[in-house]
Amino acid sequence: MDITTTNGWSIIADCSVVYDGRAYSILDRGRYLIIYKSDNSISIHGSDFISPRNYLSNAKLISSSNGVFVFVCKKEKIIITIYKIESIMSLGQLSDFKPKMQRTEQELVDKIFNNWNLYIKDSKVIEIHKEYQTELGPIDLFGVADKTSYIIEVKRRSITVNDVRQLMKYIEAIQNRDCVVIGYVAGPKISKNADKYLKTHQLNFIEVDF
Amino acid sequence: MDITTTNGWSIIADCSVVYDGRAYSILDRGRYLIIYKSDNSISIHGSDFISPRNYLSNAKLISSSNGVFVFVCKKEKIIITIYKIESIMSLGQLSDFKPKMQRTEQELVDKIFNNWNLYIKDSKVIEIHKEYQTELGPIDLFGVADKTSYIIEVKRRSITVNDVRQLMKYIEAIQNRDCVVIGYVAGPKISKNADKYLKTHQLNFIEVDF
DNA sequence: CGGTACGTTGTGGTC
DNA sequence: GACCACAGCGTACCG
Repeated sequence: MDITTTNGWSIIADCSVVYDGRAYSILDRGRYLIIYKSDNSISIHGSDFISPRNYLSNAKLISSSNGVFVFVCKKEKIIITIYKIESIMSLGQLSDFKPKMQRTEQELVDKIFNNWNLYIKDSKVIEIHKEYQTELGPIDLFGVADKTSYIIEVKRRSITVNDVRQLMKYIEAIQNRDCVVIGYVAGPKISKNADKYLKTHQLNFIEVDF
Repeated sequence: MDITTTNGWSIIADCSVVYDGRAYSILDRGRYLIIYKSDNSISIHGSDFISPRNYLSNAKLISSSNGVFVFVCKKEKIIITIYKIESIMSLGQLSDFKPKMQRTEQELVDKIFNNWNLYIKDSKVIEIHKEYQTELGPIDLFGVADKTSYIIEVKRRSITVNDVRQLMKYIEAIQNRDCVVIGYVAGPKISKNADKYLKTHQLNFIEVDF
């Protein structure tokens, strides 16, 4: 099998890697698992971690001589110097199915959307928007009542201080309108620091879970 | 070779995957590349992408019967139903070297630290701190002068609106002190929106590159 | 194409 | 273990 022509492969090789692009890195010579998929993504794996040591999407092999393989994508480059290929496996055609996810942020958004009065008491909203566009980005849930607006930032995981700041950004984006703005972060739980930060800014937490 | 006992392996298999943990997902039956490293991390790869379809760190194989393999880590679980193993490869001992990175945020921080007066004119700082701790998190660079403080948030990539917000958070954290606070984001460039947002909040951009 | 936000973010560091 | 922030974040989506 020739890795310069085969459509998708995986090898174990004694090699070293240089990456040059958004950053620059050198991976010392060693024994790595290299995967080159049929979408031209390449990744170099070491003994541990889910994440590869080095990687490149849309990586076109532009040269290979004396064991030096050069892959490029736009302004990025990976140079693999292969001293020895120990084993080799053709990948053939792998499936392109993607996992069907549940417990996403979208589910929590829908849950609040469909049960608004359960989460926001006495709000008398006229309309509720999902992904309401502002100059500073989209608001997950935006409820409009007479002279009052409700902004909800939803997270599928525990709320952090940064999430509260994301909420504050959206509040800022619609603050110049002639209405009272009430801000909420919603999620399964909230970190201690975020909760403290929330309270100092008179914002609110909605507990919502799957 | 027996994948229930071997220390690290990679297979191509006709299989389906269920993940249950922080979220829940189903990956339809198909042909996938599965990697089980010697650190017990497992990842299931499809035809494309750097990122795996499913994955789990510290995944202990707790049962395998009738082709159903169950891996668990704390409250997370991956169940792989294998209908057929098409090829199999022992990984042996891969290297644990990590890429030595250059062009990191740290480099830019040091560059400003060592050439402070080049980037902040007429500041007359008495002391400069790196990773200065506040209640709301660590400030990349914190310069102290008489009655004036300088806060710099550094990024290795283009500055975004979020980065500006991160800066604002730190300003808030030290705002109650008896001094003027001047805020900066520093990076190779800044997005249009971030620049606009910066200006409306009277903050500043420092161009710093590798 | 840039800009923004989600993600089972992963991973490292600090408290 | 909780929490925080970086990362070549990757990836999707919307302008």
